[in-house]
Amino acid sequence: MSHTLGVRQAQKQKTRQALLDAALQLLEEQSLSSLGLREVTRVAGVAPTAFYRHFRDMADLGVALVEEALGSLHTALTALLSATGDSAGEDDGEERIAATVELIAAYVRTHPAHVRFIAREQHGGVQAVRAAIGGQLALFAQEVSHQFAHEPQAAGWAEDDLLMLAGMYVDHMVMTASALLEAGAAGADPEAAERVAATARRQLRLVGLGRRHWLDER
Amino acid sequence: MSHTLGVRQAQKQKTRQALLDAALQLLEEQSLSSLGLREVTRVAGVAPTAFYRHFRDMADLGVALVEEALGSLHTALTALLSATGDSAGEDDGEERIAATVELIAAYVRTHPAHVRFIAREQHGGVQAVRAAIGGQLALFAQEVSHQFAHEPQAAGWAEDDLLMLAGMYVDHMVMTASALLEAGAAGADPEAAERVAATARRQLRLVGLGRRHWLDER
DNA sequence: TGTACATCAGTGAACGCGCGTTCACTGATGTAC
DNA sequence: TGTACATCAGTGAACGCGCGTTCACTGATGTAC
Repeated sequence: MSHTLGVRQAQKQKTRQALLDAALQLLEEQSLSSLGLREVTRVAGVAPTAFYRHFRDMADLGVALVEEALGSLHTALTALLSATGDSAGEDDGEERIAATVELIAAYVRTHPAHVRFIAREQHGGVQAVRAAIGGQLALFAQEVSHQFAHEPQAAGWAEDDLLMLAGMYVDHMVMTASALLEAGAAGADPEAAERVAATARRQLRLVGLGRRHWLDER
Repeated sequence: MSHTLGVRQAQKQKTRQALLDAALQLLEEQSLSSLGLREVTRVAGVAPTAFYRHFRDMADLGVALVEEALGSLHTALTALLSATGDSAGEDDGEERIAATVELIAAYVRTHPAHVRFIAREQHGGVQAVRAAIGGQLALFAQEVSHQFAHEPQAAGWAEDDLLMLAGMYVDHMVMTASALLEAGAAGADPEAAERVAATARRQLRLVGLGRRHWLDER
C-alpha cells in the first residue's frame, strides 16, 4: 500500500485549507491589510487561537494564498502555451488569439476569487505579498519568453526584447482577467464580458502586428 | 478688491487638506480599507470628531483623494498630449517616445504618493473608489483617442479601434508609473528605474509598430 | 462703527465593541516496547 | 496485540487596547440692524 498522510496531518491540512478558503472568500470585499484574524477563523469554523498553528500572521497567510492562486494560474498558463505552441498554421492568427482570450475567460470563470486576489494584492498594502506576486509573474514572463525563443518568428530577436514581449503578454493577461471579473460582476450588463473579450483580442492583434514588424528597420 | 474666501471657509479648507495629506501619507504603507479614522485625524493634528465635518466615512475621503490624484495626473496628461501632438517630424519616433516616458518618470518623482494610491486602489477593496478611478481613466482614454483622431496616421481607423489604442496607452502609463515607483523604492538598486524606463520605451515602440501596420491587410 | 444674535468648525468625554495575543488546558493521534 | 507515555492541533478564558460614533459644548467668525 502506498504511504498516506497520518490522520493528524490530514486533519491539520484540512483546517489550513479551511483558513485559506475563508480568507479568500472574505477578500472578495476587502483588502488583505484589513482582513482580521478572528474574522477568518470565524468563517473557517475554528477558534481564533487555532490560526497560530498554521500562520505567523495575516501576511504569512497572504503569501500562502499567492502560492495557491498562482499555482492554478501556472497550470492555466502551461495549458495556454502548449495549446498555442503546438497549433499548426500561422502564428498570431485569429484562431490563436481567440483561443488565448477564451482560455483566460475560462480561468476567470473557474477561479474568480483567485483572480481578484492577485489583481488586488499585486499593488496592495502588504509588502511580502506584493513581492511574492511580482516574483511569480516575473517567472511566468520568463517561461513565456523561453517558449517564444523556440518559435521561428523569434529568429533575430534579442533575449531582452523577447522578455519584454513576454512581459507585455503576461501583464495583458492579468489586466484582461481583472477586467473580465469586473464585467462579470453583479451590476454589469450581460454583454460587458464579451466587449472586454473583443477589446482584448484587438489588443493582442495590435501587439502581434508590432511583433511581426519588430525587425523591419534593423 | 476681488472676492476672497471668508476666514472660516479658508480654515475649513485647510483642515480638509490636512486630512487628505495625512491619509495619503499613511496610505504609502497600507490600503484604504484598513485606514483608520483616528489614525488620520491623529496625523492631521485634529480631534477624531473633526473628521465628520468633512467626510461621511473613509470611502468618502477616498473618492476625494481620487479627484485630487487624478486631477494632477490629468494636468500631466494634457501636457503630454500637447507636447507630443505639436511635435514636428515623424510621429511615434524615438524622441516622442523618450519624451513620453520621461514625462511619466517626472510625474512619478513629483507625485509618488498619488501614483501609489491610484495603482493600489484601482483594484482595491473599496468599491466607490474603484469606480471613481475606473471612470476617470476611461475619460482619459477618451481624451487620448480624440487627440489621436486629429492626427494624420489615424485616417481610416474605426472609432472603436482608436479607443482601444488609447486605452492601451493609458493602461501602459499607469503600469509604467507603478513600476517606476517600485524601482525607486528604498531597497532597489540605482539602475532599476532606468531599466524600467528602457523597457517602457521598447513597449511603446512595439505598440507604435502595430499601430503603423494596423490597416495593412484591411 | 458698535451691538446683539446666529452659525458652525473643531473639541473632549464617554460608550460599547471586536481586535490580536497569552496561557494553561484537553484529548485524539502517534510511538516505543 | 496491548499498554504506557509523548506529541501537538485545537480550545476557551482572559487581557489590555484602539476603534468608530454620539453628544453637548465652546468660542471664533459671520450677519443684521
